[in-house]
Amino acid sequence: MADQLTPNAVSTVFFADPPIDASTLQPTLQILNIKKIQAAANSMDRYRLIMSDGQHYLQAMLGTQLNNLVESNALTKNGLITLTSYATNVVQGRRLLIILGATASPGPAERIGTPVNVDDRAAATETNDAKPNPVPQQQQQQPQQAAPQIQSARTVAPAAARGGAAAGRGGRGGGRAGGGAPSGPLYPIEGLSPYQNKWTIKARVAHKSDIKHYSNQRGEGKLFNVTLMDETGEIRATGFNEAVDNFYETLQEGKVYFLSRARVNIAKKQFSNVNNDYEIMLDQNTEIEPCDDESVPQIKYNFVSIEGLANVEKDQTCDVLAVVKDVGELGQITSKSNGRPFSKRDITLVDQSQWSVRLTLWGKQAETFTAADDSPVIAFKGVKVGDFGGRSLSMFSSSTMTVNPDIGEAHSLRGWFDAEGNSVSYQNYSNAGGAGVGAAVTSIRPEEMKTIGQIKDENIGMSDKQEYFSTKATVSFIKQESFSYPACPTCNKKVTEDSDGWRCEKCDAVYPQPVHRYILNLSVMDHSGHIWITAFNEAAESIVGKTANELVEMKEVDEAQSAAIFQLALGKTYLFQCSAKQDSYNDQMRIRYSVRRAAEIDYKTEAHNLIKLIDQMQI
DNA sequence: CCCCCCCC
Repeated sequence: MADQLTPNAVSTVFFADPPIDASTLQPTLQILNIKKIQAAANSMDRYRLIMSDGQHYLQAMLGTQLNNLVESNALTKNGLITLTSYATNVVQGRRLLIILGATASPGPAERIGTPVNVDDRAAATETNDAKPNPVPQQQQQQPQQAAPQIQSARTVAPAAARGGAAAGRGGRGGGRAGGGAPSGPLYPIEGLSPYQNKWTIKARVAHKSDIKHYSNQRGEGKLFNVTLMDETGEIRATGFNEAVDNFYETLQEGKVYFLSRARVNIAKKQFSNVNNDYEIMLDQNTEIEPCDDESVPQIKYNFVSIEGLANVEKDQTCDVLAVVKDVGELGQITSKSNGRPFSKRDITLVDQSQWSVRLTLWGKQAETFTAADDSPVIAFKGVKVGDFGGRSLSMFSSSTMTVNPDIGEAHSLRGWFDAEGNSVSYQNYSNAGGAGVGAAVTSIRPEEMKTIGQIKDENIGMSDKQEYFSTKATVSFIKQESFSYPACPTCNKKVTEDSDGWRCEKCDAVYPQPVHRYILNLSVMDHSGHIWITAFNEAAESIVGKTANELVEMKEVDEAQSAAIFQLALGKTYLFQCSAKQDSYNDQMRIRYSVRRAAEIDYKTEAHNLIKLIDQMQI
């Protein structure tokens, strides 16, 4: 078993000077331990691995992009790992390995050999957290002292990237004769921490904010933020005052830069959606140089379909690729929190899920958004999911909006929309407000649709709490004997007639006339069976086509006429949105089905849904 | 050193 491990790999990687990377050695090691690092709010989990070559062990941080290897149990204690991409950093005077790429393979049941810690200094601080008290490290990292020891952390991915980096940095150096000390080795963003001050990152500006002016007790100022990204992660950088003057124009969204000599601080996670425990502060020493190398990754999207927004929690952020179907008017609202006015504009987005959703733009973006006629495809990154009317979207200041992005999904969405999306009728998250996803019949999710046979077979309503379902069914019978009750005009409770008029116990009032409200019992059926359901006032009105008041009066005057009205209501098919609940009746448990809404079938939408169901069938 | 992300 021991021969599966790469001999001496741990000390080779740990002590190599200059550092080596996966182009030199791709060691296979045994995992002795995997520990989840307590994640700060809003940040991803991190994993620390202890890995052995049979003689020595060392610890390493797993890049968050590899978290799934742990979470899927591909990497396990005693299992084997082959490092295909990695970098080393010095943190707190210790060499730390960051794993950027790895493959897993099964290992023995037991630890191989009796490996010892590769580094005594590491052993002495073994129990420390990965984020130690910064004070001693600051001391350890005195430039003169630390400079010779700082180990170059290289991103090891494409060779072209390294070549480009070297060329770019060489060029920068040449342009700065006598312009200060070298700014340190190229680091992956993931390797940045407050405990190093000599580093350079090569990163793409994923997002640049507007310049913000502020004024508080400390005085006035201005600032801007950028979100920087490379293949290992993202980080937010902020510049205040003179840094705005120095760098705001230089940094262009989408472009790649070398950045060095900036401070790295602990991020205040509650104020940022950027996935990093740290953030960069640009100051007067900061050096930023453009880089022509395009190998740093483009902004990565993780698109959620509009239909899929139903499964995204409120207040989460997500990425959406959609066609702008409609652009609303520019509006003005007043913030409840600070009384300040804000411009807003709602736009309607659609995609191939054949759902539509509203997205709100704010401020300048709302004022300048003019893509009205040509239904552009827009990629949104980091938009906030709200639950207004079921689901809604809202831009954060950190959200990005890229019109007609040059990515495959965008081209295929464009093609689909021009060919057929134009004429599709979209299911919309209803604007009814507050009732939640699926409140309106137009926004029933396919999984809520049941045949009557399914409602019975699946015992919908047999659980303790109320359940909801929707069904497409036809009215086959309506009970005419008692279809309504006399209700209080104020509170809708049942009223009783006495010598003074109609008395409401709840309101302790007497009214000359009640308002009749429906409790309509009807039998509905489809190909799989029939059930009795109860429709209350509004739903019943839409089925009968008359108010209960009208029908009560009609029945008193001419029962044949009211019977004819009921007759007309038979044989019609609706999309019923129902609730089901247990109920005891004469000591017998039964399920009562109530109609929350009955909507006429929109055959166009219905046809699309059926096609979708057919597509899902495994033939 | 900002830090609001708003309204129906």
